[in-house]
Amino acid sequence: MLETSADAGARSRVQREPKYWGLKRHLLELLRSMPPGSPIPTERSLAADFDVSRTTVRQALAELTVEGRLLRVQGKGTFAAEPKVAQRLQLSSYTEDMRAQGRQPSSRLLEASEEAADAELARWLGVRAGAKVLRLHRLRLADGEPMAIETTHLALGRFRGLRRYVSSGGSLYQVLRERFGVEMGHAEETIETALATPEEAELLGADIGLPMLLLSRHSFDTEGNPVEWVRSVYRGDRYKFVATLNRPIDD
Amino acid sequence: MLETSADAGARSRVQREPKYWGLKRHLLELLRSMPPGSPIPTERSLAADFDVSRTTVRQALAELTVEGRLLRVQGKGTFAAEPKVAQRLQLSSYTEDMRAQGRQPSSRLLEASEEAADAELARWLGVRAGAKVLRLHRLRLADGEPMAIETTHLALGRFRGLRRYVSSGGSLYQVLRERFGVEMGHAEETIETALATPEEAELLGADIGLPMLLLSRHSFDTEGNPVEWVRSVYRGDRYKFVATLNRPIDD
DNA sequence: TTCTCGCATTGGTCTACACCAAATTGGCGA
DNA sequence: TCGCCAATTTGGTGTAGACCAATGCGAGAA
Repeated sequence: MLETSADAGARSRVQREPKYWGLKRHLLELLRSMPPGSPIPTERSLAADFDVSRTTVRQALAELTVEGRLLRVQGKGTFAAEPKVAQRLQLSSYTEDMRAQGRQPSSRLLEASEEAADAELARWLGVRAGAKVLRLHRLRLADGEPMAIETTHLALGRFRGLRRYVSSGGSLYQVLRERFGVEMGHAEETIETALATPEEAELLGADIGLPMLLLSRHSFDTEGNPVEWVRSVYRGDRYKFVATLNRPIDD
Repeated sequence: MLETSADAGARSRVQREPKYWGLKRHLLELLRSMPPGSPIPTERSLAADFDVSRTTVRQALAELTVEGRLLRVQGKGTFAAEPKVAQRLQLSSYTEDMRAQGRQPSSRLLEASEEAADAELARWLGVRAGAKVLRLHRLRLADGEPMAIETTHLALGRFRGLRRYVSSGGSLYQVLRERFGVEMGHAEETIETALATPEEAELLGADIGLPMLLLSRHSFDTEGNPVEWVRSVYRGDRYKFVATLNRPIDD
């Protein structure tokens, strides 16, 4: 299918962005410089300031609310939300889980690129900010069906030539073990909810804004050195995590 | 504050229900009798059939979409969504988790009532359908702040007089241990996303429709007999679950 | 002083309409 | 027959405006 407009010559190639997207970005920027609980401008004043209808403002606010960034109270106003609180738990790996369900797990490498680590990622991986990192973008499948998107980051300084080994196919963990002598010791994982980005939605065959289960993993080798940082996104409307507790609950 | 209208004489005491709620209920009913992938009527025809504006129809459809009940595709239509798929994991208890974070866990008993078990609940608890069960509705707190709503079901036939012991305060698990000699052996838990019901939202100080983390627990005693079935709801915008993996991940 | 009422403010619901964008359909022409 | 394109259908974005519902505050009454 070809474009019906806006494709003549040097015209911008991106589709026209909805107005509420821009408003949403502006509000996210505003929220970054704001302590939790602070009030943001009212719907009506935002509509006036940005010269859009109140309906459009409400669409942006609704999405930010569902993302947990805003708290709305009728008669009072809209406020920056509190940050998340953590709760401990334990879980197992993707491949194990799929096999346990009698499904055939597989992966498709979407992208393998080199990036410079920002401050946060550098801290996760135990390197200096700006250090080269390998970013692996993989689609996780079970019986050929897309189940999750996994983005893995590893420090290239520690694993020279890793990109080449990985690009030729095969398991990342197997490469780390056989080529670099690195065995995974333990990992920290978190599960939370998030909304699908447009890219994630397309890859998983979901809709933008659908709630997702977001699983983050920070893995360490047997000596306790950080090895990888992973972010996985599952369709929240189709998947759930199941656990078995073996110790008594002490309530 | 008193009502400004609709309070004369025998008028209904409930607030006027938004139109899109009724439409939503109707669509949920429709979905129950529909295989996944079936198309539902178009926005415009629903608007005509129910004599509401298309905007109102879209609000109902948007919420059902975010709840994972519908799949919307531009240019094609709106369809009944696929059911969920499970994934194994492991985790620990609420009280442990809060203590590990240096928070003071506590509970507030909201309600303790007797009910007849429906078919599903009877299966969970290993009793016949219609058997008396105790339903405990508790608000979980940490440092006095509401963190979750927990609804526990136990078979009364096995734990006679339990309601009296529980109503007088104290830990449920302690009562089961000391009065009935029941120790928890293992449990199965699931984590998924769900939207807040109005009651849950009010108790947790959240908004209706906000995505929640829904944790279900099915506990067994040391002999393997089912003891309780629990459903806990956490604010998805404020909480996340954290786990520690101790075995290597085999990818 | 204290309570209460009413008003202003703010988010929530709803309408009617217009136009855009993606997917499908079907007919027309090569 | 095949390919293309134009109309149709369906969901997506946006407007302007109306009224409802919860909140908070200030003025006036008790």
